[in-house]
Amino acid sequence: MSTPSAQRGLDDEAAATRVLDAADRLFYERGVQAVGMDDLRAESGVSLKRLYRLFAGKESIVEHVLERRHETWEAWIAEATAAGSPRSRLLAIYDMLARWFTQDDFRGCFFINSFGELGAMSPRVAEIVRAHKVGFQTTVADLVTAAGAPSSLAPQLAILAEGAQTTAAIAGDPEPAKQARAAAEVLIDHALRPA
Amino acid sequence: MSTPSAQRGLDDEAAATRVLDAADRLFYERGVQAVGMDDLRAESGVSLKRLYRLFAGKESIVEHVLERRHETWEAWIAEATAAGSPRSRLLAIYDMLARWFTQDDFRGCFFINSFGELGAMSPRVAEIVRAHKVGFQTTVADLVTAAGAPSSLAPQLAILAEGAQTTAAIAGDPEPAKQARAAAEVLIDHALRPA
DNA sequence: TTCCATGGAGAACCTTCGTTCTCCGCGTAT
DNA sequence: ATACGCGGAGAACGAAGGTTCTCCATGGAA
Repeated sequence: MSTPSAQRGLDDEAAATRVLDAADRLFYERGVQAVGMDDLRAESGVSLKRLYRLFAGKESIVEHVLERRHETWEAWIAEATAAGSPRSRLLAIYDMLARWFTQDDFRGCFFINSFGELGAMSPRVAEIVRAHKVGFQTTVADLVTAAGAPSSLAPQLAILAEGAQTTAAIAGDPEPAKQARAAAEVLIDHALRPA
Repeated sequence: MSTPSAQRGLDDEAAATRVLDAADRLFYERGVQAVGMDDLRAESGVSLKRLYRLFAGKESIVEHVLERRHETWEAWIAEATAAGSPRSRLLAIYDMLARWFTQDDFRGCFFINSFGELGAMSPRVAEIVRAHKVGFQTTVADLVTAAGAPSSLAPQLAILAEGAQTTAAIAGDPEPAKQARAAAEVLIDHALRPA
């Protein structure tokens, strides 16, 4: 009925990966709307025809890129918070941010950028971004609970992380990661101080 | 030589204001690229011809809107921090944010949104946004100095304000203003504690 | 070798958008 | 009243972009 699809399927998967790699890079670097489908074709080496066979359209590519970034982010968080006391695992989040901010292609949080650019017109994008941020807040809340601190600490630490990302992106300076970490230390220690 | 320009000039100024009011509303609500010049014409009631006599082009309108927003923001800050002790004037910033976040048209910080959407492709926009944020950080730094706290406190408080804005925008929830305020209180009091 | 299906290159299509131009009505000065 | 010129409505224009289509080369099967 259909093509053997063993080799075909593998090729398609590899092509889709190349498209998403290219889209991730270009969308993050220039903004989504500044990147055309032809830019994606040129950067990925995947023909337009195949591109449209693999994805329903540009919007679908945007959603896939966001979902992939979400998984990458979760892996970063998991790796950063893998070991140590709850307190040090919370602080490790800011160390992870510090490393990220010094990458020369750092342009802020892709989710925040996409939300600003597309969130108002694309409910789907807004929803993915929202879910991503909820996930992060949940992770932080779990660590805060593990540390034995009151749950009101969690949103404060999350706000510090968000603020560090936008501040570092706009200023083009990685310092906010360290400043946020220092603030987080004070907040955590204050929260752990016996009432 | 030229037209009397008394009545003419006034009309142009009023028309320009109406254009910028409309642009501010629509750009903030939908994002800059989602708004066409014809939308601006329809919303402002100013004809395309006049619009292009008043402004060099869309990019110029974007820049004017950003500059106007910057002035509005500075006025908000000045009003919020007009009276009280340095400590309470710092905290008043988060109270101002709390009021802003509850407005039903709240969609986050226009500067952060614009930076994410256009910053990569428009150096002019990036520069205006950067200058705006530098201005805010300077204001906070002055208040921190007046409070007698170490200058390292200032970026921490600014990061909390930035994070509250993006978190509130994405979650669609005004709570982050209060959470940031609570965190700011802890940080300020910690910084003022005698070494 | 010959036929056919597959997929790539890139032209074509259609819409949108920024910008400019044309045409017309109206108010004014003489 | 009439000629003039400003300004508005909206058509026109050119570029860009998302999507689809045409044509051709290639490679495997009979």
